[in-house]
Amino acid sequence: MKTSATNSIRSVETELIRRLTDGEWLPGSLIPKEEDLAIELNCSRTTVNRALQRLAGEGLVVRKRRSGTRVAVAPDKKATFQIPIIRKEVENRGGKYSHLVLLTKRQSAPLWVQARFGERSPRTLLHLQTLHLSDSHPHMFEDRWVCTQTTPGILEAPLDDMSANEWLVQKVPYSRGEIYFSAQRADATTARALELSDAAPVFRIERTTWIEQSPITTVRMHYPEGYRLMAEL
Amino acid sequence: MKTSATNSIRSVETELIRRLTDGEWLPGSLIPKEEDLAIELNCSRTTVNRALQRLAGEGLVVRKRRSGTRVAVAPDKKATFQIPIIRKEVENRGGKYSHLVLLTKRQSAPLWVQARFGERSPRTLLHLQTLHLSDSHPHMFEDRWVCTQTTPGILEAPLDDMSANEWLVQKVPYSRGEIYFSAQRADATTARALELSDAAPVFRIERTTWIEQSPITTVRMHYPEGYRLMAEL
DNA sequence: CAGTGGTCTAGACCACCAG
DNA sequence: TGGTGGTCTAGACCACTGA
Repeated sequence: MKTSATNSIRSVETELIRRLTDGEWLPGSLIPKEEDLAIELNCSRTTVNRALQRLAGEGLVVRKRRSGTRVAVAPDKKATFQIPIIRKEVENRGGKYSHLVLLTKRQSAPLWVQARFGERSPRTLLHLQTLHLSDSHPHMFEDRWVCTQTTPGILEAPLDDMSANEWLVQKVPYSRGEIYFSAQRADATTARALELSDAAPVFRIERTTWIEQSPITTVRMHYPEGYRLMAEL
Repeated sequence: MKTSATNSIRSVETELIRRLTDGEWLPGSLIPKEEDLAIELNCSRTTVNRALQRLAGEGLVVRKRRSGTRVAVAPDKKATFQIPIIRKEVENRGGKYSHLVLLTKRQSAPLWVQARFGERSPRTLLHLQTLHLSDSHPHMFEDRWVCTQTTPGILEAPLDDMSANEWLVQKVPYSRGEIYFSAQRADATTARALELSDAAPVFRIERTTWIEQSPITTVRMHYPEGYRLMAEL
């Protein structure tokens, strides 16, 4: 099964995936060691190594020193999706983006926000409510709480020109975060903003971000029924 | 700024991330070329190359031939989450898992299924409806369509013992897929299965998977209000 | 068309861990 | 303790693309 043409990581990877999907190598079984594959596929061990590391990263194989590489039994599949700036989300769907700041106020954190941030939660936060529009129709309503300590400059930022969503994405260099998806009944504020009837189903994304151990912001984003978020396996 | 100790991809990556997050390299600016970094960091160009490729994969930098590597302006962050087997999902939340097969029937594909599968959609599919329970309470209702061509054995599988969800995950070695999340009003069937009132909000996950170009299965999973799906940035 | 990243190679040594 | 994957290196050539 030598390949006659030139080899590369991609083609090696493709060939290995073929063997995995064709059932040539069964789940749980040991596959040949890197050195042998390199000889068989007519390339260097480094190339095989990089291909196998990719496959391991995707969860298709499990690698262990000394004992070799095995086909993963029940691969834990991971899905990924992009976190877009809302403006881009609207524009990608062909709409004209605009937004309205409905509330800007320094307030003490409600319980749910404190719970999200944990021990490190500051007492006083900036509370923002923003309606994002597509062609002047409600697209999404966001209820956001921002820690002013970790976001210097936000109090002076022209949030009417650039939404807090976009401002934060551009200013905060790196962070970790948690996201929760759920279906909810719209509360009164959300229903009014999105021009829905009370208790209409809304799609909620809750996102909380930190930089190192310090909380940055937590936000509840509400989309009307009909909105779909796409991810890939 | 030479590092005195031995270097490795990890430490190179760490140092580069430090420069990015400390603002030493500002968004949009050009960073030194691989060769120079290799000299400065006292390692080979290959090592720098691999570290930079990882950072590019994470979206922290943008690389182009000839023009060099730049700090990403507004990093498109990716979120990831695991796709669990429903049984494990229930058990992880401390419930006792069981399931009920409500429907098993070969049927012709409705329009929405054909739309999902595209041109390659077979005419006749296996239609399954399954209710997943946690401690005998409804947890999730799934409406699934399976291509029997690409899933040999499913017609004989004891789906009362092992749900189609679990059976497919274990049997299908590798696949790509699309997932859509949305909030919906429960239809009559879903409402009855989940013991909800009509038009109650439900969280819907639609998942379609293929192996290479051939469709495997498409499924609509419905969770009652209150269910939250977690992902990480 | 020249400079930059993309990739490959052969060889080497190290780290881990099952036999 | 030996076999396997993990990683590093120096050098080479290729592919793309902006000046």
